[in-house]
Amino acid sequence: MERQSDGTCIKKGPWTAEEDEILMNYVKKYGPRGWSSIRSMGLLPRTGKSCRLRWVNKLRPNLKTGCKFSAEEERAVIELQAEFGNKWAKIARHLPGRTDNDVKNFWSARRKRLDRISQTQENKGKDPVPHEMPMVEVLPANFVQGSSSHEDQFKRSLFMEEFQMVSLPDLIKPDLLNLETGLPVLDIEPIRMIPLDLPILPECQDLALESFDYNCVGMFNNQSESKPKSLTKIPSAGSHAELGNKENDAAPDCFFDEFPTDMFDYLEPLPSSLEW
DNA sequence: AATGCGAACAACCGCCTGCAT
DNA sequence: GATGCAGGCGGTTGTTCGCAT
Repeated sequence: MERQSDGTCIKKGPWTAEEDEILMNYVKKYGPRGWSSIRSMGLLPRTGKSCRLRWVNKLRPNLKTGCKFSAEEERAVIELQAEFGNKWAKIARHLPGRTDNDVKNFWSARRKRLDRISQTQENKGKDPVPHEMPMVEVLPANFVQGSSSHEDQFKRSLFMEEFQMVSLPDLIKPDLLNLETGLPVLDIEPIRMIPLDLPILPECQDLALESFDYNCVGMFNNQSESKPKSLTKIPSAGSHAELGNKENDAAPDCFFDEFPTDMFDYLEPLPSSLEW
């Protein structure tokens, strides 16, 4: 408890279940506003700011608490950060169930990771770019998935033609690791990565490539068997507003765990599809 | 089992903005 | 227009947890 000049006390630190309940009841009754009156009414010895923050970050309905960022959410954050900068609240508005605090924490964790990688590489006096990065396939942004209309099939066939194999080191610019200026700025045309040799998702069966050039993937993870067993696909990031609204996200958390954790960190902005 | 370390999360602080007076 | 206040936001710090050694 911290005593104020007016004699009242302000409580700081972790919230208790009882406090949460009181706050929830207040919001139910009065709505998420007038935070300062919570204290003036004697309901809680917390500042209005603290109450608001607790509501926004923990008590608000439909929050994805305790749930790691999906691959799609990670991508969206990276794209939106490139577009808006550190406007976490703005970015969070595109990610249903995520708060600005979530996004901020995610980003700073990512940044620390990058810092450490950079530091490690500098200490080793090596090229900061890892040489054994897996090859990924970069798909055009206008790819339409999950529909079987003639138009969509046509678009899909176009997409297959545009489909490119790109090795990650080819996408890397040395200055992307310049941590002085922050993180790599991804000029994001939404892109999709298809890691090879991962379990294929049922909804993606029809995306398997019949004419796939398996010779292209021999270097992938130095695996002896270069032919991919399957293809896995991350759903389109085209509409960020839809993120997280799907019941079964096609990119479960465990899926992303299969990736090198810093995979996105090494991506260079792609030329627009017009230049392909 | 103890310890160290990194990641994730929770909460606070200070600044800024918008609005009412 | 000046002032005060509430709320919003970004940065930062503290705490907890899980994992490796």
